[in-house]
Amino acid sequence: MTERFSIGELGRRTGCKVVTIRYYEQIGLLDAPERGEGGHRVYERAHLDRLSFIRRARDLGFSHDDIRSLLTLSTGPAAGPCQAVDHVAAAHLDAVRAKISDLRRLELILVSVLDQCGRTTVEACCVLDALRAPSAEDGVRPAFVTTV
Amino acid sequence: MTERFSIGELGRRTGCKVVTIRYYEQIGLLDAPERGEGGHRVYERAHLDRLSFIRRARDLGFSHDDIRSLLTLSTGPAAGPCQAVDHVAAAHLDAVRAKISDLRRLELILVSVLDQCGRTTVEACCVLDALRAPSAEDGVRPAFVTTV
DNA sequence: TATACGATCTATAGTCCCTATAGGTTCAAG
DNA sequence: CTTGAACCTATAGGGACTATAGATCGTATA
Repeated sequence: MTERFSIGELGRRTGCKVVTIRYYEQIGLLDAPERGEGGHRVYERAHLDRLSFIRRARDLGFSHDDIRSLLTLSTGPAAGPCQAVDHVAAAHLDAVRAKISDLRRLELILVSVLDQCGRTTVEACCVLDALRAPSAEDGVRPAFVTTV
Repeated sequence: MTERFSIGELGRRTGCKVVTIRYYEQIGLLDAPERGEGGHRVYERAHLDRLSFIRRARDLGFSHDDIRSLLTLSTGPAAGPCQAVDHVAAAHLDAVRAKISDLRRLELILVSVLDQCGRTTVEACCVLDALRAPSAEDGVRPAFVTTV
């Protein structure tokens, strides 16, 4: 009695959008399943497990490349060492921490700028001042933040 | 004696890559400059100021849309109120703070997972465990982090 | 003056991780 | 049998760039 689900059901069980599942298949993160008579995808337990893994890893911010490594490692020799896994996770943790400290610096600057600026004019606006000339906190040149 | 610079010089003075300057022109963030005889871009003081503004705003994590607003506001009536500017900055600060708290949650989870996992096997790896089944911190389903 | 080399030009595609749209087909309930 | 939800493919978009290719320009040196 093998369980078999449609793409919609798989999506519901993993909290993953249908389009995203198809996208994961397209980029080779999730195996292409068999097709039913009408051409609809028919998934099995293994797909559910793998997609759950992928989703949890994404929730933790791992990139697709990281996830590929983790999946390969997780299906490798069960008795083998897990150093490589730890390494991926540790590198990710470093990246998370770096991002946090970047954002904290940003937060401080924004707070200090906003604090000074109480309903003044455009001419005297502290926020705009901070952008018009090198900021008070000199040497602020992060060059890292792409999206917030 | 109007100052005039090449794109390379402008890049050097603003810490902005040449390709990025051309890109900003393409998306209408920076005005297209005049061209010299050979077709090379010739920039003036106003471009330098505007690009500096843009770069500082990017360093602070403002989006292109935010920057467009800020630029419009900064060139508006000098005696007008700067509430709108403050509003953009305050909204951005909120976004930065939200991102920080997201990342901190991630950090905690990664730390706790990595702490438990001392050179074990793939089979017993805590990191992989956290991905294979719902994590110890139950209800972890951020659905927010895209890039770190 | 010839030449070499760096700086510039345009146009296009790729990155990351999806999301959205259009237009068609299949499935399941009533 | 009909309706409507779910499914299918293919393609384009988004944000903020980055990379590549192939051509032209400008300038310093021999």
